[in-house]
Amino acid sequence: MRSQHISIQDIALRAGVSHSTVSRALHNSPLISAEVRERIQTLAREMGYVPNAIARSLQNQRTNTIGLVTTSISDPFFGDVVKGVEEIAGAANLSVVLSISHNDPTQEMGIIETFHQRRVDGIIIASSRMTTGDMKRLKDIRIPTVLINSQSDIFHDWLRRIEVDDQRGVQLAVEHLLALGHRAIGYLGSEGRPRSNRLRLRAYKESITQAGILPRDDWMIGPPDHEVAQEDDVVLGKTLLPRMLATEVTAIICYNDMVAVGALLACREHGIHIPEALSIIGFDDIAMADYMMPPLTTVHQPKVELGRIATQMLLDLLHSRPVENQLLSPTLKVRASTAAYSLDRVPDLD
Amino acid sequence: MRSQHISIQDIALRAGVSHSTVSRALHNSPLISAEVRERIQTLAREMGYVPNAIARSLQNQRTNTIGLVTTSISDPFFGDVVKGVEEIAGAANLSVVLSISHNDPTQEMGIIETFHQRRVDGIIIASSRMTTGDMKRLKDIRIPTVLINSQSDIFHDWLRRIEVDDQRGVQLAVEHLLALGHRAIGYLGSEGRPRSNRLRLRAYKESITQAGILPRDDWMIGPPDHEVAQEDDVVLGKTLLPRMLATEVTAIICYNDMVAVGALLACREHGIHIPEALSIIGFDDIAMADYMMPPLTTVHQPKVELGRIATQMLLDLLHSRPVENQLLSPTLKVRASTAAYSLDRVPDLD
DNA sequence: ATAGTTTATGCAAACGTGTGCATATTTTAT
DNA sequence: ATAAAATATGCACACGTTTGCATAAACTAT
Repeated sequence: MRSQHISIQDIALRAGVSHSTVSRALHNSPLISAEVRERIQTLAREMGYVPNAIARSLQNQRTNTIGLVTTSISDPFFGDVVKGVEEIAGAANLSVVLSISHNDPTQEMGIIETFHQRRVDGIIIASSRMTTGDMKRLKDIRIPTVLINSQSDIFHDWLRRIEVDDQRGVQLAVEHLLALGHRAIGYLGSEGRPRSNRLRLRAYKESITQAGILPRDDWMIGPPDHEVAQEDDVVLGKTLLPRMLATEVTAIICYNDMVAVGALLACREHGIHIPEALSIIGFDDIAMADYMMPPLTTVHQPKVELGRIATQMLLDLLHSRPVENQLLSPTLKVRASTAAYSLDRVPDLD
Repeated sequence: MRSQHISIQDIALRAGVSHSTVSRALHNSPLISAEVRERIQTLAREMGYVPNAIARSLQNQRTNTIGLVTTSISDPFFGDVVKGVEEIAGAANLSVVLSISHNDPTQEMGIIETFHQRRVDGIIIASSRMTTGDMKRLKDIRIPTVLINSQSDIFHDWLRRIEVDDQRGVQLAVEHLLALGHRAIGYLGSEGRPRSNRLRLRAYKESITQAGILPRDDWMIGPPDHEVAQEDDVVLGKTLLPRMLATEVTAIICYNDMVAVGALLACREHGIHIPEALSIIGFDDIAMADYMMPPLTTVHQPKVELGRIATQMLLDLLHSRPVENQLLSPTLKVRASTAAYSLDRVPDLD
């Protein structure tokens, strides 16, 4: 019976009315008599009518769709962000179309163009790496957009941002280590997200300096100069740790948990006991951090919340309510990868 | 200048031609003279024309969109699957709309209905828990669909499936443990994915029996009877491990890596050394498995590949090419959470 | 009874594209 | 020079909705 798709026109024919009447009846319009409305609604059900969202979108100039751009989906950080987005979007009856930029600005922009063609109602971009030119283009496109932890330093009044306070996070980490008695503290950076890395590095230097310590240059280690797009922060941490060991740091702040995990693995290989011989502190507080041995002390980012609020901001934009940029505060999650500094901390190689 | 959206009609007006001509010119139709085509294309560029995918979809009866249903997105397993889907879909110029079912059949069906309204070209469902009734509905809907690791036992010729061979995976695990000298082997199950859990449990029993060992009832432990939708496999493993310890098993096969991680954490708390006192083996081979202490021996599922092939199957369906169901073979990844059985394995509680 | 009001329905345009068919123009062949 | 063929363009409909406006029918008030 149900050959293919039933349209309101088909229903109209069978009901002996015009398709306008069917449309109104299905929308419970008060213009339609109760009797006719009832008849049409049951008829629609019987015929297996399913409204065509595409046709609706064309007419209403709204797709009830938001675009979500992410640099990666295997990264657990973004998994949580996506979860928060999906949660709020779903509750608002918005579909989420997801695309991965692989941390490449060109791909990112390509995705935006696709979203534009699809006429999504709004866009959320996580860890955007757009250039100034891209920004201009995005402005022309005129789609409400929210940036999560944007990696661009340029602020625009027509672009909403939500981010976690990188500076505050590192401050918390440094304070924690200082309180434990550490004086030689290193920073192990990444490059995939240049802005937050830069902010964290700067906060690191400032906090250390403020404590009366002069941060040595070799305490700050970034990825190798050859601009290799390191796929995996874990291998980065693992690779870079030996260089860190060459300095005399007693504690390391890592750009994020994945880097910290890599560092931890390297320590395991080198027989360095954490936290007795070296304190390690991460950033993000991904689920894995709690499962590591030892469990990772880390700066907690409210990841799901980040996605939720970003989506709520977008919803507000769509309803043209006033929206403020947000700066979320991280918190310190003390676990077991940090410990008090002690003098007899010669790594015991077993 | 660029007030809002430019349509081919607007271009037509400015070019002094009909919109049909514009449409054809933009599609490089041979019907249009080279001269006019060139003129219109540059004009379109100048005016900032962006084709309206919605209008196109309505006309072409194709949305170039596929729907992807997942039970969870924070679970790293699905992160990888999504990655594979996104990769192939993106390459084929298909957008992916992602929705989360939270492992709830009702929500899953709701998502399908939304996809139907949106007229997606195809659907991929991971770990589907559809009932027979849902299946009938899905059949009526007539959208090409591929199931990844479906949790339903019902096969249909109009539904394509791709799954990893659960039985083979468990066989590999059991053989490995037997070769290490273990005779008392336990199975720690989950319930979120009932079918694969059942298949794995059955394969466990068969493999053990075939080795001349009678699997004791208390070697097989599942989640508590009260039908609680356990959110987190890790806490499940952590909670259930003590019951396992009460039996005399020397090795445990876990439903998946998350459960194994939970078990590992519990062992840590109870001072049980892995693998000396107890061998633990997981399933999935998520990235985390390699970072654990000790690194987890596990049955590797080709997760990204699962997503890739599923999407390729869907593409083939969309081009009405013949498509066969797929059964992928898992492999064993031996790491350090399993070791030979030795008699002096009294757990040393430090 | 008539004018005015309310109620229920249909008409037609619009959203932006794609395309079969008719037609106007140019080119080729005789 | 004329007919036939090839080339380039426009018309009009289709895809499936929503909605302003016109209108027909029924009801109310004097």
